[in-house]
Amino acid sequence: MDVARSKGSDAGTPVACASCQARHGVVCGVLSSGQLKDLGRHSLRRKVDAGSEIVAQGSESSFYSNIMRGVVKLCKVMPDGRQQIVDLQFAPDFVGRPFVRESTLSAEAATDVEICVFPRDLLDRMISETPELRRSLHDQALKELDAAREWMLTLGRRTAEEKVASLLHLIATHAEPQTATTTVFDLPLSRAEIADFLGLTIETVSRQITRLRKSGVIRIEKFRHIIVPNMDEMERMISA
Amino acid sequence: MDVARSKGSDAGTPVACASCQARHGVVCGVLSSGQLKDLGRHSLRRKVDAGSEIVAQGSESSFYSNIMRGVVKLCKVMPDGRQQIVDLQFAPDFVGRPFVRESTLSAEAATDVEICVFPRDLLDRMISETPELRRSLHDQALKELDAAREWMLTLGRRTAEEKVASLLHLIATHAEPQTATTTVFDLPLSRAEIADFLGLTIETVSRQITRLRKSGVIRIEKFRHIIVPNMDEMERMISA
DNA sequence: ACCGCGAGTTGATCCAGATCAAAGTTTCCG
DNA sequence: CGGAAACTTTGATCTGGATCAACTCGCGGT
Repeated sequence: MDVARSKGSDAGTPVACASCQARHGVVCGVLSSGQLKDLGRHSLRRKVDAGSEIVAQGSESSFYSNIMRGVVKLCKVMPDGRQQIVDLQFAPDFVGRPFVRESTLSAEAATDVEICVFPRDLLDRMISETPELRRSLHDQALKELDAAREWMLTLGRRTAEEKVASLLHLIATHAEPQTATTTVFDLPLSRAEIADFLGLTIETVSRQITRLRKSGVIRIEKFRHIIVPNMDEMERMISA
Repeated sequence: MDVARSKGSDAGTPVACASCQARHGVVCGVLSSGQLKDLGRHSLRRKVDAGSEIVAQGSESSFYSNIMRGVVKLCKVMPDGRQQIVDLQFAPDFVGRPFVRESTLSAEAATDVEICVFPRDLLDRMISETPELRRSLHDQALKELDAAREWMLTLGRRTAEEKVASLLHLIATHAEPQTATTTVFDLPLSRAEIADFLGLTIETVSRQITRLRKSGVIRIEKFRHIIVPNMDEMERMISA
């Protein structure tokens, strides 16, 4: 589905992209004021409901976006339906692959999401002309590469219990940083999505979460709401 | 081990980096002639024996390098010894993470390797000053990101047989491109390394290779030397 | 040529996680 | 408020790949 045509719950008023600059630095923040103005005229603020696609695997999207709020999952699916989530993205990440027409993966809203959308042609041109923008995108690519490789270790060499702990740790880390040792957060993913991120089945994910709860590493209310009393304890489960 | 101190079998004469330019485009090829001259004065051609480290995980390397010949594996190891190969690199790939002091993974020569080595400080400065160089490194990062995510699908969702077929396909693709449907190549990895790349055990890798041989998808002479009579057949094993 | 050792294969058995099956919750919508 | 569908948990059983254990092959060194 093309996001420019997606019907968000509040698709009424486009908001100029200038607001990105105030809140985030990744894309809009690095533009010069003239360029920002150019982009602002062409960009739109969009809401995307949880579960709808922003970019489809194998499709040609004419838009890039910048995540303002919410969580986006990047997915690869095989012809027979097996699928693997390959990354989670949070504000203020950039979604899309500059200069490449066809996406090899899909980007889907895991939670309700707000994005800032802008036309591909325009941004491609701006990237070529703006070293700071290129540097910024290069930085994000390297960050994603590190995350991907860390996750490869998780997928290839960790046990089911360690995998689930790794996921909770990842989410907890990206939820607003907590000051205390206790961390509280909402899971942006269903059990099925967690399974697809960890290379497990739903049932195994559920059982391991139960195990973590019974062993006191986490507390749970309402399936999606998690409390980690002691983050160090969970980190210890992951490394060795 | 610091590569500048590594004792290659032919560590005698440093060779100016200009030769990189003739053969490859990734790093040296994008430099202006003045910059190339600067770099050339500081760079060294090195041979690294199979099995020795180019950059150690957690270490601080003061050098970057450019692969001229051979295969380099990027590894992550856990405190308890479990390990995962997260990428294979071939000529003319760039090895190292610009602007980052400490490496989160190790780079090790899988085969005998020839690299072109240059000081970190100098290259960092050149990247900042040369948009083409930045673009080039950005491109490689994106290429590696795609490869990493494709491999995540392999690690998370493919069976042992599909994993082994994926690996053979990957190697075959990077061996010099063949014109015929028949592909012949040498494995740059031992069974143990293949296992660490695929998240399997040595025994399972061995059994699956035997299975592929018995089913006629591949032929084998001398353990490391593989013949794929029909590449399409192997690609079919991987996708669905 | 022979020896010794690391690399690879093969077989037997085990077990972590998958699969199959059935409740129990939650959410959402009329 | 009720009822259905989607999501989650839990239980029973099965199995792909791990583990344990020989054995064989090929290579380098003397």
